[in-house]
Amino acid sequence: MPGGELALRLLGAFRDLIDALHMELAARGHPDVRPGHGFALQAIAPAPVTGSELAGRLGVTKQAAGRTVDVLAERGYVARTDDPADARRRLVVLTPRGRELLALSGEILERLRSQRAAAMGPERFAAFEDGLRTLTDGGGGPFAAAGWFVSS
Amino acid sequence: MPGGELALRLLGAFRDLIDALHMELAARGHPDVRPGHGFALQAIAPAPVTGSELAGRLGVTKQAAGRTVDVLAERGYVARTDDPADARRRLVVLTPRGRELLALSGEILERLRSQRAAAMGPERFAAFEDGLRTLTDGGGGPFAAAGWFVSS
DNA sequence: CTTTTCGGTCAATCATGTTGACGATCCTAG
DNA sequence: CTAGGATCGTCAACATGATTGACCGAAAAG
Repeated sequence: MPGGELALRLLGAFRDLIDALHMELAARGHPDVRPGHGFALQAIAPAPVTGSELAGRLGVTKQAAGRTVDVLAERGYVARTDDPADARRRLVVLTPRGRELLALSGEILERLRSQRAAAMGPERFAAFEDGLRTLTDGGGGPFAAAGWFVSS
Repeated sequence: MPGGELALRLLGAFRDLIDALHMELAARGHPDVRPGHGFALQAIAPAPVTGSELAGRLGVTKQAAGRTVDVLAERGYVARTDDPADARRRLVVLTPRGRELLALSGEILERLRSQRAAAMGPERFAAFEDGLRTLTDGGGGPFAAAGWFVSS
């Protein structure tokens, strides 16, 4: 496999997964969530975060993170709450709809993975995942991937 | 490996490759080419194409493709030529600099792949590539990946 | 020859990111 | 306790890359 083909296939595999995920999400009540939003939601899920923390995790400016939060709040996935301990901070938390979306996404992704494992054969798939894990261990944080594609 | 982690690692592996590629390209005389441009150049390389054909291959509108060609032409990687057989068409061709860039990219990607294969062990890497190939066979065309990440 | 299709471009708009600046708030050293 | 600095969130201006809609000239179809 030439080096260029390797890169193309990695992207293709990722895109196939994400496209299938969002097709299914759209069909199940979440037509207005975009791939990029998933990163933000996953970064918000573990615990309430501030805009600055979110920006750091996503690798964007705090202004861009704030804008993403605006969109997610408009669509009902997150809410801003005041921090009683610090009047500067506005904590972003998941709404029930946001939690539902994450749970649904996890379930769908799990099924997509199972389908691929079954189609390929469990042993071959395990070997594939083993290689992928080795390839990506030591890479940057999991979320710093939203906007790196663009530029002049 | 949970389904979400699978997707994240696929993207991470791709991003690592492309980041390393463009770091190296920048250091070797091509600091102003962007990841998205690579897709366009590869789509142009096999034979002269029109803007509409390019748009189809990249999965964007003809206006967006035309704009990409503008940028690549400004930077000396492609040139527009008139088609003597059809006055409507403006064929886009690679310049020598464009061909040099593609050759260099292929060489660098090949080395990046070899490094990863050596680090992991040739047998494990072969198994990994075998799985990846199986996973992505039957997927969409190779280039329809430039702009799918964005949206409202 | 007329009508339709096709290729390319212009214009307006949208989505997403950036930098720079700024008020409000908190923290900390004196 | 207070003054200075750091942090959080936001506003404004701008850049980039994409979109839709409209249009003109040229080719193809009838």
